Amino acid sequence: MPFEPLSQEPAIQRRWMDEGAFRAKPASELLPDSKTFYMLVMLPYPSGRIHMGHVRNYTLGDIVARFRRMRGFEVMHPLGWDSFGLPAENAAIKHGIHPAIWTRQNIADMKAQIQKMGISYDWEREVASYLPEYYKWNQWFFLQMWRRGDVFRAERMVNWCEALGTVLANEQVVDGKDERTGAEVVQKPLEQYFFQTTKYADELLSGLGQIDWPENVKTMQRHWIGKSEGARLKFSLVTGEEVEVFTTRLDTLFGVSFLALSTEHPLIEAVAKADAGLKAFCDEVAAVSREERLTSDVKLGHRSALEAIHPFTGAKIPVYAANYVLMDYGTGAVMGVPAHDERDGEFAAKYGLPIPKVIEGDDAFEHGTLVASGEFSGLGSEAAAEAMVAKLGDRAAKATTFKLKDWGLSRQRYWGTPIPTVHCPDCGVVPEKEENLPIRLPEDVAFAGVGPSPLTTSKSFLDCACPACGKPSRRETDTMDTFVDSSWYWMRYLDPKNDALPFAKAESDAWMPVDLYIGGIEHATMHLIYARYFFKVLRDLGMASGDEPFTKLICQGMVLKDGSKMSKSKGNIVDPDEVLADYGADALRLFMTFAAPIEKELDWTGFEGIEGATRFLKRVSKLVDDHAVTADALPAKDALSKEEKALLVKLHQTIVRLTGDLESRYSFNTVVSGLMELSNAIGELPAEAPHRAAVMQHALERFVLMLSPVAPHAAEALWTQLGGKGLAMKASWPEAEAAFLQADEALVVVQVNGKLRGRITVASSATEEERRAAALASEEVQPWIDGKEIVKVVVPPGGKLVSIVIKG
RNA sequence: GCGGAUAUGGCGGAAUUGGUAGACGCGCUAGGUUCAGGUCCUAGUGCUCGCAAGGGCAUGGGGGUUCGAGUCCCUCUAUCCGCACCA
Repeated sequence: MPFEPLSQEPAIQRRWMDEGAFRAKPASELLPDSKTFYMLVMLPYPSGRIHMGHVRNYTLGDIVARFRRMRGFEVMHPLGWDSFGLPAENAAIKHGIHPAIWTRQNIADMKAQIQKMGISYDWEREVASYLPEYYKWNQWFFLQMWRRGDVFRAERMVNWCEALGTVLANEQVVDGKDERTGAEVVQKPLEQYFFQTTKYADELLSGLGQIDWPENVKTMQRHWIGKSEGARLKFSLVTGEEVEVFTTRLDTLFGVSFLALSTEHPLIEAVAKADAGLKAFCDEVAAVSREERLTSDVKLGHRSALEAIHPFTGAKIPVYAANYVLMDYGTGAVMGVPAHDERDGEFAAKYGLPIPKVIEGDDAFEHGTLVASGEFSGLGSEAAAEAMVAKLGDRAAKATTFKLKDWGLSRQRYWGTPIPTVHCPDCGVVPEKEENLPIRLPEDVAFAGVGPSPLTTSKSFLDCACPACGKPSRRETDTMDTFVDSSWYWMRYLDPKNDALPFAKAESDAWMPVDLYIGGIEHATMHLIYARYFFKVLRDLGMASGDEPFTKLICQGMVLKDGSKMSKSKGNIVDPDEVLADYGADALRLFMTFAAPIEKELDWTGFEGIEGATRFLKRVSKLVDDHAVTADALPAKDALSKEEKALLVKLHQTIVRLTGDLESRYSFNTVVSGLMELSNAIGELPAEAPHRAAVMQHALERFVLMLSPVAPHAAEALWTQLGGKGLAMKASWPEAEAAFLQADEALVVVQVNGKLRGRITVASSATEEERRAAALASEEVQPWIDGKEIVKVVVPPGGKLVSIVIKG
């Protein structure tokens, strides 16, 4: 059968579908001894077109899913749509199309494209977060969390565009202006809803120890959570008020020469009312854009009229407003110790403040011995901090802070999950009743691109009764951050049609935790922290068992074109759909798998690579075409010719290697090179080999099955051609046979003083002593050791090498 | 500024535990088949000295440990990614 992927692939895909080959079993159908494997990929945003990053992600996930099925696992491999968010609303503003229609169409288009790739998803489990059947449960979780006290309301800054009367997302703000209209954007406080993620900060940190994630991702999360231990300390102001600081270096207290407060600190805001200079400084800091604040290293401050009193010396300390102090970390106030903190030092030098040295040691910024610190002089840093906390009494206490912030989930947008609360004139903010869920998004809205959220224009949505007292009330118009949708979606896959609960515990117990999660490195902190947080909440609600949702994580590298990211603006996009139309799914899958290790960037330099993949598939087809299918059994090993034995040794060694690559190493590019090496070896079996048909049958059957996870369509066709029963994808993964794992002869490499000087062949059974003797007797080696004094001969375990050390 | 990573032929990469560096593929060269071309087949392809046999050098640079280093340690350089100045 000639290799014609474009006509063959759709027929094979239909066969898989007709046989329900991708269906995952519900808990009720699993046997007590069933081995399960949950293969999860990050669900796509339905932008309308798939891109090469999707192709890479889904191909790699599919290889694992298909391999695990062949290894006898029950496999869960679903896909869904992260379908709320900004682009749909932008399309509504720009093209006047309703976000729901735009989204539905995009999902249909992308699904068709993904299905052409032959990915083995159980489409019966497909979910889409924009549907009320899904977002109802976001609301339901919100109510459970409200009841547990995990939801609170507080003010936080938002990007406010006065000209539009709209809140903007960070990505809509470029250089401090609205990206679309160029209108000015300022920071403005707004009351919002929060999930109390910080409640789990310690557990989110310690849990990293029990999961098999890449070290760099774990490190990033550790830094993101950012636990630091120190002390809180209250300074009294001359005016009688108090200001609390957090410090990790209480031992440096005698070195304080100023206090630095955030420009948003209440004390600063209060004195700024009567201090025009200070007010101007604070406004200036607030106007600096996010990017600028990030990359700039300039420390700016403004002295306020406030003065603090040193708790031990009684000295008066100036209080500054400073741009490098953040209101949402610690207490929003820092004690400035210029001699022993780099930033404080820079600040003090700039504003001419004293720099008293109070620690003696190798490194000014590390622990040491206290000097010029009154009764604490002579103590070590740690002992001094303890002693100071004790002496300060209720003015100080040991404390721990985290960088991790609570999760602000309010969005002033239409296309998201409505937050299920009501504003009652009497009762205030009241949660909806569970039986009223879902609170649906209304249809009667206008998408103008200006003014407040479109939800505020829907009368049918706004008017409601207070769930507590029944009075006419106003419905909440904030919607949820879409990270809420993506923080539990993998559990909904397990029970997608359940209308009584988000999912049944029996299903989560049967399938969770996810065995392997593959997705982009860009989600290393945000999504993967939210997801871990949400799972812990689900556990505490009694809905799931275990502490961590994803046992193993792999982060794939980006797909680039000529060294830079593929993007519409650069016009360097290679459309997977066009590649599929020209070369077929198997060639694209093979190339994407082969071109680079999974965690590295993959540069799409041209079509040569995918043409190479097509050539390989053609050669493989030809091997099967040229072979006379036989039912003859493989003869005993001793009856085989040397070449036949060599091929079978290569075959069975490859089985061992590829099994390890797919099962434990997750090294996919080497799976393809292993298949290529094996196909080369099969092709080199001499035409006159005595048991050619039987040996070829044995080798080709196993080769085709191992090809199946990567190039499933070709493998399916070739399997049928070889007389294989049923579907290749349902066949068992080949087992390596011990008899063929060892060749009769072994190659031994001989080194003299570390340089390669000879290669000898010995019987595989040769002992270490025999190998040593053969090496020393080897003709190739003689010129190098003749007449020299042999110092020692090393034969490392395995016996693949003999290292001779000579003098001179 | 802080944090994380990477560096191997013309290119993508392999080397799984410190043990034959460059598997496999792309590209290129030569020959053949077909012949309008692509396709397809065969051989070659790290650099360098040599007619050859064979040698020397070589995993970003320098140093170290070792019988033996792409792999471990120190140091320098370059590049990429992330970020919330984290007290």
